[in-house]
Amino acid sequence: MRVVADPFPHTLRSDARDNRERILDAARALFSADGLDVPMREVARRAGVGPATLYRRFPTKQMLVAEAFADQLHECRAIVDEGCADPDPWRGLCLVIERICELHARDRGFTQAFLSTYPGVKDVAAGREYTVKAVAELARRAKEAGRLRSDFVLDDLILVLMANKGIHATSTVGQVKASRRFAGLVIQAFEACPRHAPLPPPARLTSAPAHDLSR
Amino acid sequence: MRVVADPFPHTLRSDARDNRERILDAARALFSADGLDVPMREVARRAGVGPATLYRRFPTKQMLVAEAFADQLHECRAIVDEGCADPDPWRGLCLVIERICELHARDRGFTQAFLSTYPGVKDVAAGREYTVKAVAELARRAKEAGRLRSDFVLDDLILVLMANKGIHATSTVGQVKASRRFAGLVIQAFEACPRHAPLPPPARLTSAPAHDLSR
DNA sequence: ACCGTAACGGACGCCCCCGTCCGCTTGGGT
DNA sequence: ACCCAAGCGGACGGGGGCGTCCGTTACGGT
Repeated sequence: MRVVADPFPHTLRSDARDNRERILDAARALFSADGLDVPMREVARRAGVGPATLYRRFPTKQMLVAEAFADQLHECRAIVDEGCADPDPWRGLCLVIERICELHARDRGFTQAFLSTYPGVKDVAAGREYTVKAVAELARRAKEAGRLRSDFVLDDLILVLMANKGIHATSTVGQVKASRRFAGLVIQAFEACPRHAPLPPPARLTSAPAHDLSR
Repeated sequence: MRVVADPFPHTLRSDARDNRERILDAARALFSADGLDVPMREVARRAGVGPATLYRRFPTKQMLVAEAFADQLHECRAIVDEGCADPDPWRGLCLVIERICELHARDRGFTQAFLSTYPGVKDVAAGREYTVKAVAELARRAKEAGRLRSDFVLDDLILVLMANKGIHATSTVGQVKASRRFAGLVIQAFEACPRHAPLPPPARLTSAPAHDLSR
């Protein structure tokens, strides 16, 4: 098995480049709708190519996943950047939570990829690192402004992401609606409020053996 | 394939009854730890019986699941009953949320069974019905007492349960800690508070007729 | 102690997924 | 127009889960 993804898509023959795109389109569609557990062959079928072609271009599922979710990863960064740019850090944080939840609600596969530390998908891992770091800073500012409860920890955000992943509806629109409601609830739980009793102790989730948080 | 579960375990021969118990023990252990996706053969292996014996006693996975989770279902009812018996409906509701979340955190398989409407597992379905109805009444009283926010909907509880299912940690203790933290957050989001902004619209998650809490 | 039968479990055939090989097709440079 | 290598996809062997059949074992009533 080749272990390095084809680094030069532009040197491919025209038909090969076409197929590569069709494969990525199929992968995006299937991963988004059904999650990452879709068989490779299903992707190939949908793309209208043979299994060998798929494996030639993307020797491992991880490579296909990484490539397929480049867009979402970019969008993810954009959301975080936008949130960080907001002069009101609390409003920025709320926006990030809402948008990220919606992003994950729309795209089942991305959630799995984002949370799973799919071994070897360094792009996704790096994207998550970036996101986490940026949000940490945002949270710090929101706390300083007195809008975010002081006993909030970053792991709570992971908690929320994982929880959001657990929400399933029959349709995408239902899913988004549910996620939106959920995000609304969570945000109000995060908001500093004198009436709030202290929370149970925070849970450590990030130090996990990094293999699979997704299932 | 036989379609009816052996209704007379007490008429079984002694060795068969033993095996039946060993199968159920194995199923409980595996389902709790790893969820319902454990292969039937794995259960058989763990129970120290052949696959045929397992299938003879439990022709379908649903039957095995239903039987294996009878305990948890009972505990579930007990929790709900205890919550309903509390003179303070809000405290009762909090207790139910906390305990149910913990129950589900300890037992992965039960969560799946409880939420999945595993086709044909009528016992579990009935248990869920009972739970939902009882909690609905509890929520109505908590709202009346002014402690539960007025825009709370029963589907929010399903939402929370599904969300709780999404939370995963590497160890059972970590899992329970995380769920506890999560339940704490959720409860504070549910509590009536003048500072709270209205939530996004509720999401319809159950196909069942909407139990009307509005009154 | 004996024997009929309930109960057992190894082995089978089926299906689906995986990753690879190899003979055929086709793009694109000359 | 020709050619050949890049590219293709059908087909293969391996592995694992599924549900069932049937020859063997051992319970328990007499």
